[in-house]
Amino acid sequence: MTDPLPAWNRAELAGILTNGLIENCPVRDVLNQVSGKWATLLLMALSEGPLRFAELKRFTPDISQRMLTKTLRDLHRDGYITRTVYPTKPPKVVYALTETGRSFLDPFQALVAWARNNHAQIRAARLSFDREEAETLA
Amino acid sequence: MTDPLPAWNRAELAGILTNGLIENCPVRDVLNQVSGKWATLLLMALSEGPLRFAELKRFTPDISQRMLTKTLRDLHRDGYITRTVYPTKPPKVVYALTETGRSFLDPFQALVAWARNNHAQIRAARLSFDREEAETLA
DNA sequence: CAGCATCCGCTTTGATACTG
DNA sequence: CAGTATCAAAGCGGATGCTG
Repeated sequence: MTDPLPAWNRAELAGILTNGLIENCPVRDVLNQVSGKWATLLLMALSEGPLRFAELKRFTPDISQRMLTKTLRDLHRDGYITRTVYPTKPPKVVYALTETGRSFLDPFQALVAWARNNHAQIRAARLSFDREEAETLA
Repeated sequence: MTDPLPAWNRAELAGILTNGLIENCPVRDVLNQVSGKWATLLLMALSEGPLRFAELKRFTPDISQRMLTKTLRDLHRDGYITRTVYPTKPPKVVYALTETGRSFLDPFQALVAWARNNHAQIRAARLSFDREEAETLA
């Protein structure tokens, strides 16, 4: 627990994460897309199997149609999901995880688990911080 | 690799991730804070040991002073880092990871590794997508 | 059903100038 | 040195109305 963290040395860290500036960072380039408000939610929704557009909409009731379309398009563009159109009438479009999308969920799920496990503690820290701040101001 | 994903069933997923609506989701509550543009960068910078304000600024040259202050404050508030003030003249403020901050980096680093490993493939998917799109339009 | 186009507000970020 | 305060810019996301 007090052991020194996994050794990224500073130079390597700077190289990997920013390539000098944050704009040219490959890690950012990837994570920026999935760090949106809805992307991970949709990927997790698809983790049990393919879903249609309207099914995804029902799954996340508070997403707007605009954002659902846009997020699915971005995920498709980056290769996280496939998009299959059945030109029936009315049309039917099915989304499904690719192998890339599937493999992403593995490390991401670890982060979700961490967040769930640490939520209470973080909320406590926030409360404590805000309380002390209020005291100082008084 | 084709094995069915770790089984979150749909109901549990909806409960954990959104509690009905995305606003009351504890996981989001946690991840929103660290999904900012600079938070993870600063946490990683601190992974090798405490740093002063100006040192962190030098570490990420393209961050503005405003964002550095704000991000550090948020990380402190949520208990990821400590902030120690030495009331010398001129003042000296040292930031360091807490145990929470340290433990966060573990799952997060796995995600960074995934991003690095899959960056090339994702860029390729993007190119392919954009090329096909251009064809369709033509 | 599964989108696209437009407009519009809010939040996030950045630039700049000033302070204990 | 380590901030705070103010203002302006940009981007994300939502609401609405319209199509094949």
